[in-house]
Parts: sequence; structure tokens; C-alpha cells
Amino acid sequence: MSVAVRSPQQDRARRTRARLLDVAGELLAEAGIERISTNMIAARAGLTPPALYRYFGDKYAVLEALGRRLMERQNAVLDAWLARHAPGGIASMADHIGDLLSRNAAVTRAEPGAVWILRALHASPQLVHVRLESHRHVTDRLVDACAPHLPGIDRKSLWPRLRLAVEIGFAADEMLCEEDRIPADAVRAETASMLRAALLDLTARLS
Amino acid sequence: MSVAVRSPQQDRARRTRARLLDVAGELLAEAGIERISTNMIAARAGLTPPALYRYFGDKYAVLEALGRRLMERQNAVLDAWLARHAPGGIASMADHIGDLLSRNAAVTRAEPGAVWILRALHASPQLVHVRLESHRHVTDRLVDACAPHLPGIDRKSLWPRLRLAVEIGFAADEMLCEEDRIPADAVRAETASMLRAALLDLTARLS
DNA sequence: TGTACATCAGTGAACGCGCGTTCACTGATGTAC
DNA sequence: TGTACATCAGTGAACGCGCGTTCACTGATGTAC
Repeated sequence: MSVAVRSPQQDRARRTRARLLDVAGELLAEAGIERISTNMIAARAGLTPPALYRYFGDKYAVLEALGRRLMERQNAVLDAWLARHAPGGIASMADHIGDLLSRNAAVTRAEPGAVWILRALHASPQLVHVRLESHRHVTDRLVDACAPHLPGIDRKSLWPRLRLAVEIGFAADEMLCEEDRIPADAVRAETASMLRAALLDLTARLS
Repeated sequence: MSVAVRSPQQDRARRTRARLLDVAGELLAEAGIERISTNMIAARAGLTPPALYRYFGDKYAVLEALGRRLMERQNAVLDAWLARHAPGGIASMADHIGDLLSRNAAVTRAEPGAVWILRALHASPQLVHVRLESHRHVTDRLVDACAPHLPGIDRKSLWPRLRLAVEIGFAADEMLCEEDRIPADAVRAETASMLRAALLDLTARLS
């Protein structure tokens, strides 16, 4: 990173940056993380290689930005879901987990190469922190939403349980992208009912 | 792959091949799949680059062999577990899922860079099939073990449920390798109890 | 037990290629007057 | 509304490097007699 990367000033630049990320997602799906290159990304976006470095400090910055963009979109889905169902308490949330999983899957499907982005975040030592931070953030939000309704449980013991639930939700979504021998809706429903049972189990232990 | 790769004839060769795989696992953890190279692997194993090509057709063959070796070890754990608990029926298996998860985790911990191997299998388009096939195989074995005790459920509807359970088991194991904010044993117990409930739910639907 | 010899394991040197990245630059955009 | 000008976006050419892989070879191993 020779020169600090400034955020785009012009409309054209914002479009170019977004195009670079879209293209990077496509190439990640086609070539995989070990084959993707900055030169490939620039070429596919209709740019020469140096143009990429106006927007990203280095190769990993591209992939990191790509990951963050996807996770922000997923977080937006979560926020909307929480706004709607958290006021209804644990039972309301538990009953609508399937809804959350479907909406999240829709985001994943809309993003070019989304599964591959998630995998790259998983598979590259330089990028693991992005995914980890995002999953932790999601867990924090869920704890915030659930804790008020579970006065008998302290946050410290709630966190690991919800962290596991988050991981399972994302794992199910990723699995559905590669496993074509199972019906997506049925498995999402199954996942939802498992998570629902786990969540309701928390309240049950209080009484 | 210029010349068909023959399996090693001498003891020295078998040791060399195993050493190449061990070293590849270490490097995968240190450098990640986008940085690892055949030259690096050979150098670390104390060999010159061409020696590697006596054992593996190309770079992906190394990673594929590495993945298969790990999955074979995991399968051995599963087979032992099934031999022990399958005769006891669904309830016996359901009660010992935690045991399976722990033993599987032990295998993962023993292999150098095991998490990274699993991630590489996940993240490289050329390698996804290895992981997918292994998870399907595990699912098949579980279906074989469970089906006789669930005469009311046909294999077609059993398969997706167990496939999901397999994915969740592996996902939990992988998560524990990177998430240090949660106690491993507690989360394995939690995972086991979720899977247990899901499994017992199958029998409950029969009555 | 010793040795000749066939086979197997590993080497030294090299290849063409595409990688990530940088430089000094030209062309496009938007704004102040 | 027109234009001069500062700033921003993208270019052309090039770099050193390590990659994956191949070749014709030498040294090590094990076996038949």
C-alpha cells in the first residue's frame, strides 16, 4: 500500500469501485481464491491494473472489502428482522427463524459468487478475522435482543449458545449452495426448528 | 501430469510421501491456500521440486491427497463409533453424539493444519468435490445405521436430515478451532444435545 | 555372505509465464466565476 | 451560459519475483545368485 487509499470522490469512481467488487466476486467463483489475481479483476472490470490500486491498497484489501460488503448486507437483513420480532420476545423470534434464514439466503443468492466470498473469508489466514468479527457482531446483536427476555440467564452463558446458533445458520446456508441432493426449503425449515428448540430450551430452563 | 504417478515401492518412498503431506498441512496453516506452492512444500520436506512430482500429478493432487487422508481418519472414527453404538438403536446413538464429536475433534487436532485442510477443501473449486463426497459418505453410513431402527421412515426423507446433522457437526468442530471466546467442551455438549433432540424427534414422529 | 544389476528415489538446472505492484503520465469531471 | 482550472480517475509500460513444471541425470535400495 504505497499511498493511502482515499474514498472515491466522483460518481464514476463509486461505480468503478462497485464494479471491481462485483467482478471480484464472479472471478472468485470461477477461479477460486488461489487463482484470482488483481490483473484478472482489473481486466474483467475493463480497467488496467494500476486503476485497481486507486481503490484498494492491495489484493487482500479487495477481498476484505468484498467480504465486508456482503456481511453488511446480511447484517441489514438481521437488523430488519430484529426490529420486527425482538419486541415479541423469545417465542416470537424462535417462531420466525425460518424467515431469517430465507431472507439471508436471498442476500447470498443475489451477490455474485457469494458462497465463494464466504469460503475465501474462511480459507485465507489474512481474511479469517473478517468473518469471525462479523459472526461475533451478529451474536452480540442477538444477545442484546434476547437478554432482556431472559432475566435469569447472564449474558456470559447466553453468548456461546447464540454464537453456536449463528454458526449453524450460516453453515446451513453455505451447505445448500453446494449440496444439490436435498431440498433447500425443507432443510431450512429443519434448521429453523432445531434452532427454535434450542432457543425455547433456554426459557424452559428458567421455570 | 506428464507421467502416471505410481504408488511408492520402497519404505523410504512411503515415508517421503507422508512427509510431503504433513508439510503441506503445516504450510497450508501458515500461508493459506493462495500462497502455498509446490516449491515451498518440497523445500520444507527437504526435497528438490521435481521429487514432489514423483508422488503427485500436480499441485491439486497434493491437496486432494491431504484432504482424503484426513477424511479417511475421520471415517475411521465414525466406523468405530458406529460399531459400538449402532447396535443399541437410535437412543444409544443419540446419547453418544458428544463422544463422536470429541473423538472427531481429537483427530482434527492431531493432524497438522487440519482446519486449514478442511477450509482449502471448501474454498477451492478444484477440491470441493472431495469434501462433498466425504460428507455424503458419512451421511450414507449414518442412514445405514439408523434406517433399520426407523421402519416408518423411508431413506429418502431420512437422508437430508442426517446430511444436515453431519454438516452441523463438522461446522461446530471448525468453529471451535477459530473462536476462542467459547469453551470447547460446553459447545460440543450443546451441539450434541441439539443433534440428539433432532434425532430423537425422528422416532417420536413415528408414535 | 558377497556382489552384480535392475529398479526406484531424488537432483541440478532450467523454462516460460503471470503474478503483484510502481512510475510518471494523460484524459475526464466538476466547479468557481 | 461559457470557460478556465483544480482535482480526480484511469493509462502504458515496465519491474523483479516466484510460480508450476519438465528434462536428462545420478545416487540409493533391494534382490537374485
